[in-house]
Amino acid sequence: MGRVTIRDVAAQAGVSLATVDRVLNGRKGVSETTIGRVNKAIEQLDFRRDVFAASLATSREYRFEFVLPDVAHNTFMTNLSQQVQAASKRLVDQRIHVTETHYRELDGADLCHVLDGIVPEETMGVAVVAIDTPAVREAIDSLVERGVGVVTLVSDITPSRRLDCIGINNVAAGRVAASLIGRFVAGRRGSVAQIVGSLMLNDHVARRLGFAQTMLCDFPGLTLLPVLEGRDDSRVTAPLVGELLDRHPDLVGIYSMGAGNRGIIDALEDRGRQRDVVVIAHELTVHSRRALISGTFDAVIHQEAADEVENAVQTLKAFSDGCVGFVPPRVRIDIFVRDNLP
Amino acid sequence: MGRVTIRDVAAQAGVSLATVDRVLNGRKGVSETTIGRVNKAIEQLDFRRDVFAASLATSREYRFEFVLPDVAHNTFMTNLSQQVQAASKRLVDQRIHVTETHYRELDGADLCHVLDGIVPEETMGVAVVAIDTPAVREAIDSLVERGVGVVTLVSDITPSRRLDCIGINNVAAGRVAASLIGRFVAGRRGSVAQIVGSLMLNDHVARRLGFAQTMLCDFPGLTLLPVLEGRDDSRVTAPLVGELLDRHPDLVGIYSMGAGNRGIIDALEDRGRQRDVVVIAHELTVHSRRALISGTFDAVIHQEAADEVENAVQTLKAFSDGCVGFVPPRVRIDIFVRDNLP
DNA sequence: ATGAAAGCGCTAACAT
DNA sequence: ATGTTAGCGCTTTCAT
Repeated sequence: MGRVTIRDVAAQAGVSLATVDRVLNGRKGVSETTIGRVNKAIEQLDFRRDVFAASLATSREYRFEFVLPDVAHNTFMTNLSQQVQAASKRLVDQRIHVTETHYRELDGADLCHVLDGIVPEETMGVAVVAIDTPAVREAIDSLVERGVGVVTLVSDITPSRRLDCIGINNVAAGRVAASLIGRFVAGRRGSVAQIVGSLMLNDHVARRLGFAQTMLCDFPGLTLLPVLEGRDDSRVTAPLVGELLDRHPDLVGIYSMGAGNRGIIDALEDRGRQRDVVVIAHELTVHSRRALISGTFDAVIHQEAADEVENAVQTLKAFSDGCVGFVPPRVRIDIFVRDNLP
Repeated sequence: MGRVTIRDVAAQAGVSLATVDRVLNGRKGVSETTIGRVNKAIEQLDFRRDVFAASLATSREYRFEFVLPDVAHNTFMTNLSQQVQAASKRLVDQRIHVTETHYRELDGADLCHVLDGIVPEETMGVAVVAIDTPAVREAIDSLVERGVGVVTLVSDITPSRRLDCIGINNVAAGRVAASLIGRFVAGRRGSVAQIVGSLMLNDHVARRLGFAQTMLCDFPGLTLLPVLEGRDDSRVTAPLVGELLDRHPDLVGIYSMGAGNRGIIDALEDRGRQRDVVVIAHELTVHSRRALISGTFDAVIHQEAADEVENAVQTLKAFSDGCVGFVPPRVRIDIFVRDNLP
């Protein structure tokens, strides 16, 4: 008694292998009655197709493209890019070919140009770190129109016809940040700064939303300062935070929703304010890690780039395979304090 | 130009398919010189074996056993058991057969009995939620001696010859708990309670260690109360916490390291103390979730049972396949507050 | 020590 | 609408 194969099913149903295969893969050209008989045999024998044999027989090659911003100075994005390359290596022997293209940071026109250049004959799926402009949405929808599967990565663009967004729940992340800052200030009153990279990035906008909600609702003793845009760049965030500290002696908290952590750390430490300002930032990098250990940062909210790349690939593969009900695992919000650094 | 196969390698090296296979799988009976030639051909052609074809040809079936405590009243363990069953279903068509056996909770002799009853002919690997007694360690080592791969799950037993422990870093978890309680009490002074399930469970002991370290080091204003054993049972924890609250009016924090959360919640709410005591517990369940939302719990430290089952299976599979360098992904410490509940 | 050949279970092109 | 057959790339006897 070995494995139940389509041979057994064919015999039981009194049909040929090809017919079983047709039923199994929902191909047309089989009469209703035979479909019924085959399905009954499958049921009776508890047949389950051998995925290895199926993959071998099909010899299908998958081609996916990751479209990321070209940002050498952004440690998170650099890591994301490295994870794509690592996945690319790892997946070749599963016949999945992953390539990577870059667009100029925060440049919607360039992103559109890249997306428009993707040809369905070569690329079956695209994962894109989206910036939210109407033209980009249009480019994504047109790609979907041409039969390419698209997922947004890290930052979503909605409404659009992408299959899914692979990233954390940024509203929840913002709420957590508010909650932690609110409790960490230990009853002190004062003002709290909010720094995003750009309001064109939906993930930052969502964080800001959750943050403001919880702050206003649960911590009336704290005053929210207007949102600052740091362009995900330390050279911008450093003077921004410097000025912030000078102008607001009552500052008790900073929520940094984008990149440019180095600038924030430098500004705080230059002015010796790292102890009395509670700081929560995003993404664990060498810089934020050091800041956590030194106490300049109080918590870091993190998303694991490797998981996101993996989930994106699986989602695109499921789409290529024609799976309809595929739901990728939720990307988890990691919270790091000094005590649980990996 | 298709895929490079062992055919190509064989041609290039001037040998037969069988010889290439021998070299590829490190089987004996090949002269050094041919091994060299084959490896050179592999190198030159950048050959990589097709995992699907290999799996199909070997038709290998894996048999693993999960050994868990028999605890209907412990929501986390119940969930773990459900995850094992889910994995079992999911993995059959990868030819991985997972079964589950139970031992009487906290009963080392019974666990030994179960472990001793495992036969290497039927079971290639075992994942066990270990309780730390010399006899259990002995039983694990004897299993390893007989060629069965063993991983500990959730709670480790060391030193032992298990391949790995699949679970979170419990010392770090304890440190995080201390850090959060220390900051959440917002400068208040008072005493802090520590409740474990049993000191026979190494995960609880490790949490306690990390907790005490950070507490003593970073929060001298808080006094640690002696460790209480709640036997992972609400019927035990409820009166324990009730008495605790009555005896220590200055109680500002509770760290619950084991199960029995329901008892803790009930005791706190019965006495109306849920607001002024900071409580951190482990494992997100229906009960702890409700307590987070109502504010009775301030944070929950969580380990994802589904991930642990998955990692355990992969580790055992890698062992069965003779992979030496396999390192399972680290199981992450999830931290939940009211704002990031999934 | 090496080679030839028969599968593993499924798919797909080609017949009927 | 259904059947026949030749692979997919690797493993594994059984010869030599």
